Amino acid sequence: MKGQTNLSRRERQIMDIIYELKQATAAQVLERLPNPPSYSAVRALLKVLENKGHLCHQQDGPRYVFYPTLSREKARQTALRHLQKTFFNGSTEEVMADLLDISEDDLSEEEYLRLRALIEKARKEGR
Amino acid sequence: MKGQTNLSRRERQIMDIIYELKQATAAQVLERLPNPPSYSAVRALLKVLENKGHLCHQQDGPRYVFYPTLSREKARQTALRHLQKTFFNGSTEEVMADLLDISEDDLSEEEYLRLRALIEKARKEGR
DNA sequence: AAAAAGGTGCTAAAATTTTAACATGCTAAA
DNA sequence: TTTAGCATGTTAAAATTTTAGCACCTTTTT
Repeated sequence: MKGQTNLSRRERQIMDIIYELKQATAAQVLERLPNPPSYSAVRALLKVLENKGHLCHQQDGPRYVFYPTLSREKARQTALRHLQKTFFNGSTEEVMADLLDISEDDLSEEEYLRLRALIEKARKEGR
Repeated sequence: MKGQTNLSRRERQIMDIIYELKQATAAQVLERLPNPPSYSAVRALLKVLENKGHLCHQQDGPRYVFYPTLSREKARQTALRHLQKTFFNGSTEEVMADLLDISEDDLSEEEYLRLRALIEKARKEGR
């Protein structure tokens, strides 16, 4: 029911990790947590997040594998919108300029082609 | 010294508000805070953020105007990188696809032109 | 079969975060 | 000038967050 702005610091860190990995066990989360607390603490947090409805788990042999309740697609749209609003005056162009800026060195000629294609596709669909 | 992942819930909410507004008074922050606490509480938080080095203030007549220590440009690059890593497998294309998706309805023909131009510009500079 | 390894659940203490209350100073209006 | 309004600083209580410890269960190894 509540958005990601209502997550505590640790809760947010954990959700980020799980979204990045798509799914994770307590041990995997612990590995990536900055200033990692005890294993036990991580499990407690995971349970809290599950109770709040942000995570669910499936049993995989002896251990639990946690994954987000809200689909990655929904979550990332929301996150991107929030970023756009917070840091980019809601502007699509400004986001794209920065995106290209931070990606520049990694992009091949083919990738530029694909990026252009994405714009064309959106342009057609947008009409 | 520490990144935004170390901010508490309220601290993060406040930083977001101030980044969006570019600068803000305690009253402005209070107005936009979800489940707003007392005015006094907001001021205490602002002082904490200032002590931690995330904000500074200038006096504007009787009141303080707070603004971020880290430039908006740096902050937003960091935030965008983090988003890309967390939700988009680090992929530029995936971010762009979603960005176009959430913007689609608002984009005019001219804006598509400018978006294409941004790509060309990056392509040239990237070589 | 017993022991070790590695998992979970629960609980309560510790630490941090969040909050309101109160004291103080400055400015503007009565 | 005196009062009301609005700002800040400081402090300590309240609430939440974060943590570790212990008990227990299951699997694997010896």
